[in-house]
Amino acid sequence: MSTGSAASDAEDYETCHRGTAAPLERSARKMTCYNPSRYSDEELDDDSLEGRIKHERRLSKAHQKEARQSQRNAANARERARMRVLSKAFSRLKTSLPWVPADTKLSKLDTLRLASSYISHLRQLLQDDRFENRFAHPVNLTWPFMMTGRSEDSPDISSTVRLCGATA
DNA sequence: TAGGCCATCTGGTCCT
DNA sequence: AGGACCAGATGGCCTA
Repeated sequence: MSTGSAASDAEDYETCHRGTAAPLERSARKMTCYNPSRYSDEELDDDSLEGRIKHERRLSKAHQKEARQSQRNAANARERARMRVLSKAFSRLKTSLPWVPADTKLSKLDTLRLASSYISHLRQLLQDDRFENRFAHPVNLTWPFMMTGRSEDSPDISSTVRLCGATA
């Protein structure tokens, strides 16, 4: 279930669960379904209404169950999409790490650790640079994730680059 | 075969 | 109410 497309996974899941649950539901219906031919006329007068009510209650419960299940399936699909975005972000983070060959297998945890150490390294470089030439660094990093570029080419403060927030 | 990693499902919680 | 986010559980795949 872990491989293959998300859509086919969802289909696999649905067919799998229908396959196991359906026989049980069928047998349950067989046990409890309202059957008027089993009752005498007298009993029918009293029970047919009650039976019909019970039957409709069962139907509406079944519909509720179906609705819940379809909501759950939709939530699962959203969750899969969300996790795909997360994985893509990890992949992008990995490719932005220098001295890590593109074909290197890196776990998410390793990616985070390397990225963290790389950031520390860059911060150290910035600090050293600041001490050396006493000029403000042209790159100004601000929270949240905004980079304001100040260079000869684009002195305009409006040239703001958003570093994140775009879906993958 | 055990352990690590990953994708997915699921129920709970928070937010809009 | 519905969606986003989160953490735990589960099962599959891969490697030492």
